[in-house]
Amino acid sequence: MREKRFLMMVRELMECARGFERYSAAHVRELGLTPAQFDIIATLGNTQGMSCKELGEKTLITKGTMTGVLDRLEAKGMLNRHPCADDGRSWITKLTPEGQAFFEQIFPAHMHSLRPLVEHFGDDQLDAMRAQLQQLRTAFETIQPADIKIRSA
Amino acid sequence: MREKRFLMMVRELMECARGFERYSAAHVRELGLTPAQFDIIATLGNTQGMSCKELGEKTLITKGTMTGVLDRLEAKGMLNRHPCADDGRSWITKLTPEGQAFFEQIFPAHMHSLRPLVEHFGDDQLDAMRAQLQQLRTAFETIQPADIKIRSA
DNA sequence: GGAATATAGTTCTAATACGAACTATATTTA
DNA sequence: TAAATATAGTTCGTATTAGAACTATATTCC
Repeated sequence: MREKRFLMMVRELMECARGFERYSAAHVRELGLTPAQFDIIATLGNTQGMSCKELGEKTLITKGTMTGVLDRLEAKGMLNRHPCADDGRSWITKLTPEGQAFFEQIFPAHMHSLRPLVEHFGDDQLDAMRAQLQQLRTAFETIQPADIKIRSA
Repeated sequence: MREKRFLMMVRELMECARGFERYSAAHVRELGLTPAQFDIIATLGNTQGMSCKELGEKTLITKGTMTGVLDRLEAKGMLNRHPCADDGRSWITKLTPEGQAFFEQIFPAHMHSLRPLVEHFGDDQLDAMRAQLQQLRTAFETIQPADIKIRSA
């Protein structure tokens, strides 16, 4: 019964995602950040800044949530927002010097905390996993649910 | 550089989890449920009920969240809670007849909405994916972060 | 049996998560 | 160019998320 196989696989997938989140968040919390905040700082580190849209594409944070996460990081003095010269609707978010310094301090520390996990897997294994996950993601993003209601054009 | 490989794999993992969530939630929302509520109803369906603890183990919902999710489902008349005879601390949560009827109606519909996805993969592929994810999960749950502070025993 | 400890569930707080509605600016089209 | 449409970001409402503190009951250990 393929349905059951599928559900078992998805269950593992979701447990894995939760498992990594937990593993990673334990260290992130010690840094005084939430996972979302860490994600933003890690994405903006060593860059010249980017728009909300680009941040949303590079992280897993949706735009409705983005505003609040950026607000709180701005309040902490980690980043600031300037209007975008090319597009009046857009803002460029960029780490402040303090934010960049913080990034330089915590990012290696975070990688260090992940080290036991990283070293547990071989290069080939990591690539194989990624390839399978990529297939899966493509399916999730491409295939339409069976009962989607298509409005008449 | 294995670190980068690892991060790329993790990134796919998180995107996958989000992707499935989105795929599945679209249908669940049409049913008037949140994903967490659906998860609970699907878990309780065709059972004699179970404790919060067991529900937490069978779903991805942590106990602090569980109370609120169950409260809202109880308010909808989907389930109720009776004290557990064996353990005075515990409560057995069980679908009401209406809740069970609802389950019987929506669960097949949800499976139907997943069908295009299920059929996209072969049995072997699903098993292979699950095996890899299982390895990954075990690593996440077993391996300790590098900088965990062990209190002296 | 009584103290120490563990466990089940609830409550609390801060921060997401998500879709939808909304404002302002760009882009496309006729 | 004016109208129609699309996009960037914010705001809003409801629900979830995690951890931690808390209450009540079980279990363990002496």
